[in-house]
Amino acid sequence: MIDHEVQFKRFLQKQGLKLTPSRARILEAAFTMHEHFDAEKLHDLIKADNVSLATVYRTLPLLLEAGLISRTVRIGGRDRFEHILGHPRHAHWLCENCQAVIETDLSALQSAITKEAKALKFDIQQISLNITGLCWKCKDSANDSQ
Amino acid sequence: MIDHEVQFKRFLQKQGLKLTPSRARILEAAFTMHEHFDAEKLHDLIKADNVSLATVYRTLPLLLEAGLISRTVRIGGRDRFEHILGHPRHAHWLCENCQAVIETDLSALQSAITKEAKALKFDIQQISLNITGLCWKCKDSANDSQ
DNA sequence: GAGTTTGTTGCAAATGATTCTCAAATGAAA
DNA sequence: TTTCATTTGAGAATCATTTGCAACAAACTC
Ligand SMILES: [Mn+2]
Ligand SMILES: [Mn+2]
Ligand SMILES: [Zn+2]
Ligand SMILES: [Zn+2]
Repeated sequence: MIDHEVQFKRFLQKQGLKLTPSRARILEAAFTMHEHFDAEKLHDLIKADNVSLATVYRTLPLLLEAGLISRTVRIGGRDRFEHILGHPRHAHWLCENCQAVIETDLSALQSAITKEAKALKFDIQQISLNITGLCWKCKDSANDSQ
Repeated sequence: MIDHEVQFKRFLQKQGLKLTPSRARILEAAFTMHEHFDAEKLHDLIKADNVSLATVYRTLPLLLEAGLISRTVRIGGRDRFEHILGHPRHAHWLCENCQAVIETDLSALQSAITKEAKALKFDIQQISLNITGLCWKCKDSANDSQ
């Protein structure tokens, strides 16, 4: 069994839940995908295996709680996610114009955040640093059209 | 005319739009409110003046673009906002359990972010640092119930 | 000023992501 | 095998947000 599957099973058992075929398939798909994904995109990948979209929506919160995926950016009214295990934390820069998503390292900020968390006695589950604006391409074309 | 009204008017004119009574009323309400608000909460405040919820929804993106408000945390499927002018940037810590929102200073991180933006040639509109987890109250009660 | 263009608004209807209902299926345990 | 809680697919329901539209209004044009 793969690393993330072990972790998910352990999490589920702790809650009295089972690692069912559907849940295993959803987990696998989430880790197959190496880009951001939303519920529907993930479902597209596995609907051939008779896994319903409802179950995808039911499983996503479990994966979040288990710390296996994180919510990244909300685009077009849809929540997007990415898998975490083995990926360092990063910030998301979202271009309002072309909707490009750029990722940068977060480790520089992490220590400052952890320190603050200690002071607040806050138990961190997810850190999300999102910066919106215009990417260099769109900033330039904005200048051109003026 | 108040500071934020001048700024909004200037922004609108630049886009060939007008500072109408409805828009002015919405802006005013956004700056009257000294907590986070969602579209409906803002509308409650001004519906007596015959401003429709649709117009609130139409105006919110304008205020965002004008840099007068920012999107903060999404709770219960609703987007929340806060006014910006005169308020220093801050991070939002959201308790998953009691949904409390704690705010902390962001200025320590700001310089690191600005520096990164320069490197990326990214034109920043909004910075949003959201941290989810358990506040100290809920962390404690989780221990109790075990 | 009358007519024209362009942006605005309230209202009601539409949209669409997410959640819920429910009856059938599954599965661990006894 | 019987039991009993959990899970699931399918479809219906929910509900924040968006949109179409007809009436308005201010700004121009002549
Ligand atoms: Mn990412
Ligand atoms: Mn705030
Ligand atoms: Zn761009
Ligand atoms: Zn709490």
